[in-house]
This record gives sequence, C-alpha cells and structure tokens, in this order.
Amino acid sequence: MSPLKVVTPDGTFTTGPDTTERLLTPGEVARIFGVDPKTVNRWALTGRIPSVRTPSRQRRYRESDIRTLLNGG
Amino acid sequence: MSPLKVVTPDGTFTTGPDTTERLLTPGEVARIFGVDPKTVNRWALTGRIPSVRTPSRQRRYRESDIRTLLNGG
DNA sequence: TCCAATTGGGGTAATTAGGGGA
DNA sequence: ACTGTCCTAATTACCCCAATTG
Repeated sequence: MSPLKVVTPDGTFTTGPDTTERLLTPGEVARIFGVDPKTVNRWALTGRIPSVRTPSRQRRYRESDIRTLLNGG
Repeated sequence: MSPLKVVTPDGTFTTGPDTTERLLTPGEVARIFGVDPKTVNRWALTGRIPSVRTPSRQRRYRESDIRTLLNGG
C-alpha cells in the first residue's frame, strides 16, 4: 500500500495522509511511556497527543506522533 | 538513533519505540535505592540517571539504567 | 454466539514537579 | 555538595461498570 495522492486544480500531485502508518492502541502507548492507559486518553482529551477515532469512538495514536513526543516533542 | 520496537496487540513486534523494557516511576526508583523520590528527581536533573519524559513532563526511568547503576555503573 | 482482554467515562486517593529553606 | 522536609498545583493510578475489540 502507498500513501494517498491528491490531484490539485492545476494538475500537480501532492501527498496525502500516510494511511500505511501503524496506529497504536492506548495500551501500547501507555507501555511506551510507563503510564496507565487512561492517562494516555487524558493526554488526547487535553490536546497533548493527536488522536484518531474509530467509528465507535475509541482512540488510536499515530506512531509518528508518539515518536515525536519521545524526542521531546 | 537506536532501533526501537513496539508490541502489537497480537504479541508480535514491529519497528517503533522500545517497549520491551519496563519503565520505573520515581517512587519505585526511590524505594530501590532507599532515598526520597525528590533525590531521584535531582539525580535526573544533574545527569546522573537518564530519564524518559511523559508529555506532561513527569519522569520515568529505564529498568536497565537502574540495574547498571546498582552494579556500580 | 460466546469469550477474554481492552477501552471509555466518572469519581476519588495517591503520586509527582517545582520552588524554597533546613 | 548532598539530602530530607514542607508546600501547592498539576498529574496520575485505581476503583467501578458498560461497551468494544478480536
């Protein structure tokens, strides 16, 4: 699978969101930072981590966002 | 940058942050060394112990780093 | 459908960061 | 130089139960 491409009005191409990137569950992110999964969700609620929502309102986190935070975000 | 791993829900590993090792809280490290958590905090500030920061700026400590120090690191 | 594990949301007790001073 | 204690504000852990996941 490859990243999405978008055709602009002038005919050029631009890359879209990379849908191949793995999404991490709250539990996985929690183990990475050594905190409770509920804490990870609180980070999402307070805007400290961008989150993706499943159709049933559960949260998933982009690996690149987590990596950025680990590097001092 | 060091190779990192992520534990997926089905137990497999994939490229990402290393979660194979447990992170210890300041209180846990303090009990190990028999000191006040505040002292552990200062060890991190003065660079005596490497620390991982949560998005909320709390500190967590890698078990391997603690073991190294216990062995005279 | 059943089942075990995870997640979300609410509420409360415990822990942590940071500054200051002994 | 190093540590323990006091203080407040912020953050987190643990409890419940219902819903979702795989």
